[in-house]
Amino acid sequence: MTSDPHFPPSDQTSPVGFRAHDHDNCVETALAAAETQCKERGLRLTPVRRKVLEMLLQEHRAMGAYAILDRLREAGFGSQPPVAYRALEFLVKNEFAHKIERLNAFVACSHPGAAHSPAFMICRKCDAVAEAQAATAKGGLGAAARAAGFEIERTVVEAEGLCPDCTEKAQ
Amino acid sequence: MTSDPHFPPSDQTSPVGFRAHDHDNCVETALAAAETQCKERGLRLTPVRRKVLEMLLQEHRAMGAYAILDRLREAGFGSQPPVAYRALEFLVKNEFAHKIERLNAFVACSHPGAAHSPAFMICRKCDAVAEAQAATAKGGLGAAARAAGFEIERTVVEAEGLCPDCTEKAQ
DNA sequence: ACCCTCTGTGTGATTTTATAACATTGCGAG
DNA sequence: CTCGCAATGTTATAAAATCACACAGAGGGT
Repeated sequence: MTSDPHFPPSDQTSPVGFRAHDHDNCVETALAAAETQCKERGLRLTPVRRKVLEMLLQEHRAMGAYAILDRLREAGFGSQPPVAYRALEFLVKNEFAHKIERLNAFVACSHPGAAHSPAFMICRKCDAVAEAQAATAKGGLGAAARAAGFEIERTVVEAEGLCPDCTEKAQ
Repeated sequence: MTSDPHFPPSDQTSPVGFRAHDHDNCVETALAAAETQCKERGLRLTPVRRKVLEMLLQEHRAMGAYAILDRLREAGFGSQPPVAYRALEFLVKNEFAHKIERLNAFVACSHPGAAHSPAFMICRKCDAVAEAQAATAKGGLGAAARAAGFEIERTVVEAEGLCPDCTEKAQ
């Protein structure tokens, strides 16, 4: 599969996130990066884990655990939920992927390796997901937390709305 | 029930959020406010809906739909999931309550009536939840969205960590 | 008063998401 | 080699959410 129907292969250079780009390239690059990272950090990117990451990268949108599981089965891996959930747990824990709480679904990380406190933009129409950096400790939340004496350890920041493509199409 | 074990009845005046406060008073006030609001907006705060809101206010922490359902059953209401989910849907839609995506659970709104784009602080130890205003369109996310041409319609902002009480106890 | 409609409630069944528990495999350290 | 440990496979089950359909009750129009 070279081009994804949802991301017409028009402009190759695009801002991180929405709009088309060279998937094959982006998938390969990211997989290679993940492999390097794992070596460095003493992690094992086993076949199942690698396959799941590849699927998420290929898809470039949020996938549910059971969609992943279906594909794993097709690829000859174990077909019971824990297989998918365990691979996802590994990928999420090590920040090769993220869970989108709002969708109970998962996406590949767009900034592998980079310092992490991700924020997501989720298109409610086409389910595309773009990742940005969350200026987490800034804004009202950080201030409120400090005022209340709350110690933030982790943040979930997800914006739901319309991606550029769907906004255009709606007009 | 006058005081909740998790919120020792120490100081009555406290910043919005964590720490103890007069629950009975806060519940009654909020219920009355909800009733007024509903009248104004032509909404029907039916017995089930009122009961669910009361439970959420009483609890002052995130409750799962099935915990709510159990209590509804005890109170003589219908005992099948849709009963709870429908009441919650009404409360969430009209912003008398919010869903905490991270927990698949619900809390009463702390700022009923106020303009809404809530952010939450969730204690991972005692499950207490405090609500703040999310400066949603500011910070990195708003900027990233504008840059990407993404139209934000709604945001989920949830910080997970330790509340003041649990931080103290941990030391 | 009557009927009509519309919203809300009650119930059973099912789907979707996630985890528990335990057996088995296979790699690496000693 | 073999012990220990991490990863995988599988069965079963739990938890969260929705579908579909029947019924009840409020309120409006006549």
